[in-house]
Amino acid sequence: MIVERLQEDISSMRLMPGSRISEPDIAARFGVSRQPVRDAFSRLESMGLLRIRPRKATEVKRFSRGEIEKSRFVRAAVEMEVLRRAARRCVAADGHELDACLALQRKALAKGDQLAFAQLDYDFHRAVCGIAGVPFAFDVIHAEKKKVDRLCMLALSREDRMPQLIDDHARIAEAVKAGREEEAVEAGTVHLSRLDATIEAIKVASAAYFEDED
Amino acid sequence: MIVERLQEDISSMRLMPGSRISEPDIAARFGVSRQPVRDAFSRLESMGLLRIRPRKATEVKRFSRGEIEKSRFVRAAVEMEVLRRAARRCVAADGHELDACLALQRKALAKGDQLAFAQLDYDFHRAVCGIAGVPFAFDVIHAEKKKVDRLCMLALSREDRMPQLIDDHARIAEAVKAGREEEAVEAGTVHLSRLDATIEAIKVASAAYFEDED
DNA sequence: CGGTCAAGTCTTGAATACAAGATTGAATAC
DNA sequence: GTATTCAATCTTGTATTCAAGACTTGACCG
Repeated sequence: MIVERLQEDISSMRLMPGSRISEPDIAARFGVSRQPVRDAFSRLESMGLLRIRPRKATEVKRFSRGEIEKSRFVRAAVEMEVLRRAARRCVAADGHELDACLALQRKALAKGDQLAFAQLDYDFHRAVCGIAGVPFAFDVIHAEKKKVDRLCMLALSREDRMPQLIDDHARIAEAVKAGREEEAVEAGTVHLSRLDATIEAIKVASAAYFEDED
Repeated sequence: MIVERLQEDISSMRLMPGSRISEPDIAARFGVSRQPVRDAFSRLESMGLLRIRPRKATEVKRFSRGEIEKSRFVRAAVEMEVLRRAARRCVAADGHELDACLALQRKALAKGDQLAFAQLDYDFHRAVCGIAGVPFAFDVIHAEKKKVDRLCMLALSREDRMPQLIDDHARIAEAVKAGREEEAVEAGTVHLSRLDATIEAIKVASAAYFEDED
C-alpha cells in the first residue's frame, strides 16, 4: 500500500518537513499512475502529514505550534479521564497485567532494545485503557501520538529517558492499582510533560522544520 | 464544493444511513466527472460519514455503538478538561460573555428559532473553550459532534429539551464563574448525558440505521 | 544595466477510457 | 420445480490525456 510506505517515510523523517513531493515523482517511484498516488496524498493530508497546495505543490507538513498544542491537549484530556476510570475499576488481575508490562519493559531497557521499548510503551497505555473499560480510547491516543511521533525522531539519545519513563509508568501503575484517582492523574500529567521539554529543545534546534509563527 | 454538499445531505439525513451511492450517479448529479466525486468520497470516508467497500459499493455509514461511545468519550474527556481550566481561569469579563450567550439563547428559545438555538449552543461551548485558554479544543468537540449530529435529526420534538439545555448551560456558567471546578464538571457530565437517553431511544426506534452488533 | 513581459515548464485538477472484481439475473440442465 | 452455471452489468480501481494556474527563465526594451 502506497499510503503506508509514504507514511512510514514521513514518520521516520526520511522525508523531511517542508520538502516538496510531486505526484509524478512518487508515481514513477512506485511504478503506478498518478491516481493511486493522488489518493494516497489525500489520505495523508487528512492524517495531517501532508499539505496540498492546489496547483502549486504538495509538501510534507511542517510542525506547527498550534497542532502540537492541540494534540497534546487531546492526549492529556483523554489520558487523564482514562486514568481516573482505571483507578476506579482496577482489580487484582488488572494490576498483574500492568506489572507484567513493566517487567517486560525493564527487560527491554536492560537489553537496550529501543524498538521493543517503544512497543511496550504502547502496550502499557493500551492496557490502562482496557482496565478503564474504554479500549477505544487507545485509538484516539494512538492517532494523536502519530501526529507528533516523527518530531521525536529528532530527539537525541532516547536511551537517557527510558529509565525515567519506566519510573513514570511504575508510579502510574501504583496509583491505579491503589485506586487513587488524583495521584494517577498527577503521575500521568508528569509523564506527558516529559515530552514538552523535548519538543521545546527540538524547536530551537530545528526551527526549519516548524511553521512560521504568525 | 462537492464535499460540503454531500456532507450536508448526510448530516441532514437526506441521505439515509445504509443507502448506497455510486460515483457515476453523484458525478452526473453534479455535472462533473468521477474524479472530483471520488476525491469527495475519500474525504467523507475519513470523516467517518461514508464507508467505501472496494469494488463493491459505497454507502452512507450506519451508526455503530462503538463509534458513538468513542465519540462520546472523547467529547466528555475534552469537555471536562476544558471546564476545569475554564473554572480556574474565568474572570469577570468572561462571565459576562457566558451570560450574554445565555441571554441570546433564551431569546432564541422564546422565538422558537431552533437553528439559532443550535448555533448558540455551539457558541456557548466555544466561549467556554476560549475562557479555558484552549480555543482549539472546540475544533475537537465540533469534529466529534458532527459524527453523531445526524443521529439527533431522528429525535422528535427537540423543542421540549431546549429549556433543559439552557438550564444546563446556566448551571455550567455559574460553576465556571464561581471557579468551582468539580461542580462545573458535574454539570457538564449531566449536560452530556442528556444525549445518551435520546440515542438509546433512537436506537430502538430506528434499528435499521445502526450497524449489526457482533 | 535593470525592469518587464512572455514563453516554457512544473505543479495539481479534471475528464475520459480501460480493467478487474462482485453481484445479479436468466437460461439451461437435471 | 430446483439448482447450477455463465454472462451481463454494476461497482470501484487504475491509466492516460487534457486543462489551468503558478513559478522560472529568458529575451527584449527602456
